[in-house]
Amino acid sequence: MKFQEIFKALADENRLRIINLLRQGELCVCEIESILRMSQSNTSRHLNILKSLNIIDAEKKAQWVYYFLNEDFIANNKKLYDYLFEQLTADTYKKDIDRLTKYRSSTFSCENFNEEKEDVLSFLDKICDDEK
Amino acid sequence: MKFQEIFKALADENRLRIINLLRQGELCVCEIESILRMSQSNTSRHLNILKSLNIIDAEKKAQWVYYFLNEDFIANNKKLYDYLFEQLTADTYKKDIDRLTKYRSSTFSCENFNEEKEDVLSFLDKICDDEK
DNA sequence: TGATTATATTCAATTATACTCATATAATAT
DNA sequence: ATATTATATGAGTATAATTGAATATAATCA
Repeated sequence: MKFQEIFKALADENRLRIINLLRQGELCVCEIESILRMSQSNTSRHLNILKSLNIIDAEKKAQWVYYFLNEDFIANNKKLYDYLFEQLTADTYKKDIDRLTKYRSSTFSCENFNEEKEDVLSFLDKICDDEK
Repeated sequence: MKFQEIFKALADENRLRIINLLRQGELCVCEIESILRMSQSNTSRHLNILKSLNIIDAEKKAQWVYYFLNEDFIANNKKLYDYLFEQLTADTYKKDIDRLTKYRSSTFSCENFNEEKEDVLSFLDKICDDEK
């Protein structure tokens, strides 16, 4: 009853926001956490749920864990995947992508996450306000 | 956030079983109830959830309410619909279709549901045992 | 080694969901 | 009109899902 579990996994906004982000490429936990403004434990939890269903996969590099969409999942669930991204049009998802884009064009990275976290957050928040 | 609600609706086995049945054509509540061996109130509630999302629609004929897949939903969510029916291959769903087929080839109908309910149930149970 | 940091996990509280039993509503039939 | 029947809904309960806070684990760095 695997596909039923997949529907359940996709029936949560936070997980959809994560998937939406990862479509733009891999991200580590602390990046997702900042861009989506979710707590660390909650981010980790949702990533684990998606990973346990093989919707996403992870790779550890030094102390960071990078998550990315699982190509096999996409290939094996093409219709669902296409449908999903047709549907991810709500403001929330667009705004998240804006934050990701700004983050990527900045000089921030996860190298100094602990020290800079507040700076990253206020940077991203400010950017999003500017755009309105 | 409509499609998220749709995923939630599809993340439940009883609702998937209902959708699976309705693919073969309209059915009234008491028929679904017998074929799936679900309680009356539970059946009604799940139908209501699907109907509130326009996944299915209903038409009242005399005292019976007939439910059927909503053609607009199928048209507007073609990829999801195709994906869904590709996935409905588990034993449970096949067995449900068997029960529906046997019911349809019988002389039972919902006309005398109240009197015949036990007969319908044991008829369908027996048939399914025969097939093993 | 010991301190720091990124991520995962446990615990407890809250909220949402599914279910049953009982009752309400709406339609038919006598 | 009254009784009967099909379906819907309300109340209560059990189970599951989501979350934050605190803690554990694993990797790096000094």
